[in-house]
Amino acid sequence: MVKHRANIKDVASRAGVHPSTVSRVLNPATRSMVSEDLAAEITRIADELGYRRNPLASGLRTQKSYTVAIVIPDLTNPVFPPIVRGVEHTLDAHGYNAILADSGSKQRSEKGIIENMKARQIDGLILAAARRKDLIVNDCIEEGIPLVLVNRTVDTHNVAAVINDDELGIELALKHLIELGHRCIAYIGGPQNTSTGYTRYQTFLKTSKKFGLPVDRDLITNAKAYTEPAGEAALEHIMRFEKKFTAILTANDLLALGCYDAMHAHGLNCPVDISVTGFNDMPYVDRFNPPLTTLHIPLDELGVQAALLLLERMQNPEVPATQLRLAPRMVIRGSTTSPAETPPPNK
Amino acid sequence: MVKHRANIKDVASRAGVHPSTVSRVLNPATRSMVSEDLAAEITRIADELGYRRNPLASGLRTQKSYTVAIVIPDLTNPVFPPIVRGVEHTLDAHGYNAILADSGSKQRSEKGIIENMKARQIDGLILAAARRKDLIVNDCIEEGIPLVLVNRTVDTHNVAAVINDDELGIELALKHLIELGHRCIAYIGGPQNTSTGYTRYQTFLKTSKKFGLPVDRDLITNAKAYTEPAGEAALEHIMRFEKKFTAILTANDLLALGCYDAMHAHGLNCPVDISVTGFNDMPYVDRFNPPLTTLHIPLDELGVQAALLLLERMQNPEVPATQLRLAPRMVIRGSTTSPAETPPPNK
DNA sequence: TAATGGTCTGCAATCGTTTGCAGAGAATAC
DNA sequence: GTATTCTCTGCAAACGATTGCAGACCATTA
Repeated sequence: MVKHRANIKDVASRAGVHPSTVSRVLNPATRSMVSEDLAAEITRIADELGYRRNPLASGLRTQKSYTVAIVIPDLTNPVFPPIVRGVEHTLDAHGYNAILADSGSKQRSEKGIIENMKARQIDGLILAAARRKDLIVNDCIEEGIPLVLVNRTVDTHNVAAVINDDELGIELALKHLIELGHRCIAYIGGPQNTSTGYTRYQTFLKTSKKFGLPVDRDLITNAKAYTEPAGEAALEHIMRFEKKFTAILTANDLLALGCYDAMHAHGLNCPVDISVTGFNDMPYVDRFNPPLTTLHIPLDELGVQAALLLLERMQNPEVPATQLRLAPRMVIRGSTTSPAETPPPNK
Repeated sequence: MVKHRANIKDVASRAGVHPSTVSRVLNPATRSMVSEDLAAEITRIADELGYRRNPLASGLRTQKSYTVAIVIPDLTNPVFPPIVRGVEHTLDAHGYNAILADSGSKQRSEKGIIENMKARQIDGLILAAARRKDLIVNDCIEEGIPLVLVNRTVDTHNVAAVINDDELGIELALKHLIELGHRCIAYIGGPQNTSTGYTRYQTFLKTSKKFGLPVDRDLITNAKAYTEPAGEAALEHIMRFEKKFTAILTANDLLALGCYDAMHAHGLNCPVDISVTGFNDMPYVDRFNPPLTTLHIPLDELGVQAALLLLERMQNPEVPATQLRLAPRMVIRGSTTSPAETPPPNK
């Protein structure tokens, strides 16, 4: 006594018409081909039977799955959940489902992901952590899979993306530190194969000059990854030069956390000995010790906009790719203060 | 010049056999029906052409989609990402994809989620935040959709679940506080319509008695939700009775965080004035101020086991549902210490 | 009245797999 | 030598939807 889920044939026979007529009625694009009252009648019957289109069958025929993939390197990085949530909600509201693909920690190559996408007739892709030259991106373009980058972008400029205004962010952070009275500011950036790592680094150099700050290469380094250990290692590296500095501008909250670790290991206090700024304002950095001064990025909104952009591109793959840039906002907390009178920060 | 993705017919004609033969070879269960060398030859050709089975077509025929849904209430709650990641990796390794359904914050009813599942031929469901009497659970059982609960379970005992050993957890926490010398211990629990909220509460009462502690109802309350504001409100509530207590045992890290807030508002120091324990050991609680003493739950492992259990149940829906219970581990950090000599904790 | 055009609906092929059934051929039994 | 069994492969019908084409019907025009 299995309750058979109503299919298009059931609806058709109940309405005394051919399945194709039902199909046309239920598809907004072809609904006008069927006469008004018959269409109404069919809709009624479909409702009555609780008919839902079978996406597998439909997808098989039309090469569409109403499914998009969202690729992230590591869900446990607190930056991503808000983005994913924004994406998922928006897609859901438009009848799409999101399948999650964790690229980073899994062995399967990017090629494997793309293969899976194609096999599953994925309609589009949201990529949350592209590198500046990313294979997935090329693959997608070659295969004609609609693609939107979020959070990071790539060097080539013909791909849609929703990103943060990194230049504004670095400028805000630097200005904040300068206003507090800092002059010797170290910089810990991110991997140079990411757009954020690259742009933030370049902007730090440029803006330092603009503000007339001394630029000491020994106080500037780029971490190998956006992780706490990498941040810790980076600060250890800088400290080895025994140069004076009173603040560190980091390109990422996790790097800032790593700085906390290194400072702790050296018996230094933040912010008394050294001020630290982060980037991203990931959840709970306000609860850290000390609460992190950082740049707030509207992560949810990033996700929402990326989803909207993707929906648009899936409708209309031909329109030129647009890049959307959202403005960050400085959030001042306990990790920054004016430099101490007695300046030697290295012990 | 569209590069046509190789399908089963291409492989068949290249091998000079019928598509059905190819299908049999490529399906482990039927592979033995085909002679050894022909099978080998076909496999070779399939590889050569880069053939991948089309899951839509396959699913249409077999009523399987190789897709499971994972339903969580809020991805930004740090407890869930590790679970989701564990699930996703495990499923992926077995050829399944995970679609994400955020149940909590979205308007769509649970009924709507189930509808979507059925329409999409979802093979199974992992539910990360069931309430003790949950509609989705009943729906799934009625519809015969394989289901595994993770993190929380339901009152009826015939449903598969992977959960934490809450009784052990509460006992460990209580023992820890007692060993530090605490005798007057407040309890802030979770919503009673969740299995964790209910079990932890009951266990706290039972274990207090067992250890010969005085049980003062004024020091015991259950928060309305597992959130910081709810935790803060709960502690405010308890403080209104102006009873003496030197420690708070909470049923959740976020509740513990809420306690930090309330204590801060009252000028109380943790752990000097009051010790606090959490539950879950969510990411980054070790960075809080003070670092939270809490119960570590292997969240990743919870996800992995849930996925494995689901895979098993999808293979074999008839086997009786098993409940897997993972042991938590006490992680002692900075939020607990021995009670002060001068005990008045309320100011 | 016949021809033309327009509107609507049905027919049947198709998407890529899977699988019950049948048949071909070889091997074994009598 | 025929009957029986066994092993292997092909045939064709599904799964549930979509869509180009054709044809039925009605209305309009010459």
